[in-house]
Amino acid sequence: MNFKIKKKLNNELGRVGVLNTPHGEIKTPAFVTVGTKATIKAVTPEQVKNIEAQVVLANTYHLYLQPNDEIIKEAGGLHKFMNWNGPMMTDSGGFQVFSLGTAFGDSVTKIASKTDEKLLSNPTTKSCCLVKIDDDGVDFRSCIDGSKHRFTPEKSINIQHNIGADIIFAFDECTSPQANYEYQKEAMERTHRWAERSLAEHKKLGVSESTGKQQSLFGIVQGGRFEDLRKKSAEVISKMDFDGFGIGGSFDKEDMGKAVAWVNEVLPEEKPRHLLGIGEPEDIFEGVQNGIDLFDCVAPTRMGRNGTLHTQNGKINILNAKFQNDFSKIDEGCECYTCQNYTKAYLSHLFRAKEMLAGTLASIHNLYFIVDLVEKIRQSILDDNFFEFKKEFLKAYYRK
RNA sequence: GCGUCGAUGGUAGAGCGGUCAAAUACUCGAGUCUGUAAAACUCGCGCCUUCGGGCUACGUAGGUUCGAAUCCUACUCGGCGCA
Repeated sequence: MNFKIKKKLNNELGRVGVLNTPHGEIKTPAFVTVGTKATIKAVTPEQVKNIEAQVVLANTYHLYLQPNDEIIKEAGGLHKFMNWNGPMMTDSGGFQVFSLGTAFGDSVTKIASKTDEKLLSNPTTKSCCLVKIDDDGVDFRSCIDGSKHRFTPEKSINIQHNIGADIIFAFDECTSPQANYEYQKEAMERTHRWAERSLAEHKKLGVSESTGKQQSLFGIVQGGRFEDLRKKSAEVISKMDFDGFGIGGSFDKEDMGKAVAWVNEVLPEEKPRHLLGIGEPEDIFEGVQNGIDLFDCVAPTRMGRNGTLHTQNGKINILNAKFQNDFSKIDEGCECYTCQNYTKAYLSHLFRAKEMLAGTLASIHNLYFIVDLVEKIRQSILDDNFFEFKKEFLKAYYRK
C-alpha cells in the first residue's frame, strides 16, 4: 500500500490523495461502503460499482460467526467470496464491544449531544449485555445463537488475515459516550496495549494466506470526548508502525470537527486517516476539512432501507403521505440509477407494500448521494473552492 | 314467510351489566437511525381541553337498571336452515 497527497486545503488539515491497495486505488477523501456480512445490504457488487463506490468494509466479528473465516479463506479470500474486486477493508470487531456491550438493548449511539440527558446516567457496565472485557481480550456471546466466544487482538488479526481484506484494523475497545473520564482513560490505555499486540501479530503472520497479498494494518485512536485523551491516544498510536490510522469511539455531536483536529494535528501527515462510522453530510465536511481521508458509515443503507432518503434539500421520509402521488424524482439533478428511472410515488408504493426492491432502490440512491458528495468535496479542494461548496451545500441541505 | 345466528372504531376481531373511548393485530399519521444485534425501532391514531377533565360513540328507536357495547322489545340490514 502507498499513499500520496496530491493537494492540501489551505491553512487546514484537509487534503486530497490517492491510496494504492493490492486491489486498486482509492481516491481520497472517499466514502467506504459498509458490507458487514460480506454484502452491502440489498445491493449487488455490480450496483455498488455503478454507484462508483471505491471500497467496501466488512466485519470481523460477524464473518467469524457466520460463515466463519476458515470458509472465506477456503474461498480464496473475501474478494472472491463476495465477488468484489476492488479495495476492501475489515473492521476488527472492536465496535461490537460497544454495540453488543454497553449499548446492547439501549438507545445509546456513539454520537451524543453535549446536552443529552443520557450522558448524566453514566453507566460503564451492564449485566444484560453480550460482552465482558478484561485486559487480555473480550468474551463475547454470539448475537446469532448466544454461543460463547473470545476475541483477543491476536485472534482478531488472525481472522482478518484469513478474510484477506487489503486494509485491516487493530482490535480496539469502542466506548460509550456515557462512559466517564476514568473509564474512557482505562479503555484507551487498554486499546493502546491491544494495538501493540495487533501489530506484532500482523508482522508475525506476514502476507494473507488466503490471498497471498500484503495487507495494511491501521491502528485506532480512542479517547472518547476528551481532548487530552484524544491527543494522548494520537501520540501513542502514531509512534507505532501502522500503515494508517482509524479514529474511533464516541464524539460530541457539536465538536466532531474539533475532536478530529485534536487527533490529526498529532498523527503523521503522510499516512491515511479513517474516521470510523461517520457519514452525516455535515460531519463529512468537518472531517475532510480537518484531515480525514476515509469515512465509512451504515447510515446511507440503513436509513435507505427504513425509508429516509437524502436530497440536496435535506432528508425526506418517503413513507410520508404526501409522496404517494408525487411523480417527481427523489432528487432533481441526481444521476443515480434510481433517480434516472423511478419516481417518489413508485418508491412510496414499494415501501408501503414492503417490497424488497424498495430497500435496493433506496440504498442505491443514498449510497450514490454520499459517495458523490465526498467526490464533489474532493473536487472542490482540487478546484480551490471547498469553502464555497461547503457553505452552499449546508445551506441547501440543513437550511442553515 | 317461519326459524335461527349475527351487526363493535379505517379493516379484521376481543369484550357480553360498572374497572370500556373499548384488548390485540393490521392499516393509517409522524418520528428515529452515524466502524449494521436493524427490510428495524419509537410515538400517535373519536371530538374538544385551561391537561383536572368534558362531550359523542359498539346497526336504528325505545325500555329495564343507580349504571348498558353488554339485559329486554320493535325495526333495519346480513349469514344460514326450512318452506
